[in-house]
Amino acid sequence: MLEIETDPIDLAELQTYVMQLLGARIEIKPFAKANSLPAFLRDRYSLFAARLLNHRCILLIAADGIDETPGAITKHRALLQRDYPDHLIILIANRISTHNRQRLIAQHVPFIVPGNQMFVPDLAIDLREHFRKQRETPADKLGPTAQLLVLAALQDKLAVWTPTGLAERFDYSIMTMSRAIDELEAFDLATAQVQGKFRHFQFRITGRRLWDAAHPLLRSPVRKRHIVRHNAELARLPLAGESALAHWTDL
DNA sequence: GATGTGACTCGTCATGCCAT
DNA sequence: ATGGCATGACGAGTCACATC
Repeated sequence: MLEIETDPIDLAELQTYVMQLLGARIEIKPFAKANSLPAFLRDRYSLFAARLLNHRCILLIAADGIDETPGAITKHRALLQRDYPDHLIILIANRISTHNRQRLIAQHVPFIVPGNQMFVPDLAIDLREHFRKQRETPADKLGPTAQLLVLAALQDKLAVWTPTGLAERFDYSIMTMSRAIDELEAFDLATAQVQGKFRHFQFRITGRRLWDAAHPLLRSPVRKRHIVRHNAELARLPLAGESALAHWTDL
């Protein structure tokens, strides 16, 4: 299946991308003759008429929730091409995987991924190996760095509240701290305010309420369990879990 | 078992924005 | 104009999982 995001295609972004790449404006308007097309095509795609560098084009945008294989798209495109032989028929998608990109190219299907890729042999080719990441929906758990901030806050060890200060405090990069704050905001645990060039964040809640809210979002630091034989080498490793608790506290 | 693919995590670089 | 901060884009390293 072709991975087409359900996010609507941003036609303005498409226009900007084409302008940057070709130095020419692409004029886009709804495809007036859409009603004369077979129903299964109208159901599957939004169609737009466009004009670019004196070429008449039909832009094919997959409808929400429609996942077609490159082979099916090739057939649909061939149907349109039969009726409109003088038009360039171009698939528009927000994202195309490497594998499907190769299949589309192999089948000579022109496509544009706004801001990222263009394969229209009659006009231009712009293929990059690195693709725009899909806008992440928040994961179901906090990342390690965000988790660190929660635990530090619970222990009153957060003396600074900016990405830069936190990066120095915990020996992470500023970028990593910035992303951790993004995560805490996404989970509604914290708010961040930009004051001048500083971004200050604070937890919405503290203490027990913060722990209760964050607890379901925490992940275990235990990745795997192995059974090992006790030996002298092992005795020099740091204690963990209940052993550490028994050693370092009165519990 | 080897290989390919994708997810995850974090670092680096470039750039835009803001304060001075 | 300059310097510092925040952030987007991209790359590296690692791991898990699927497939052959």
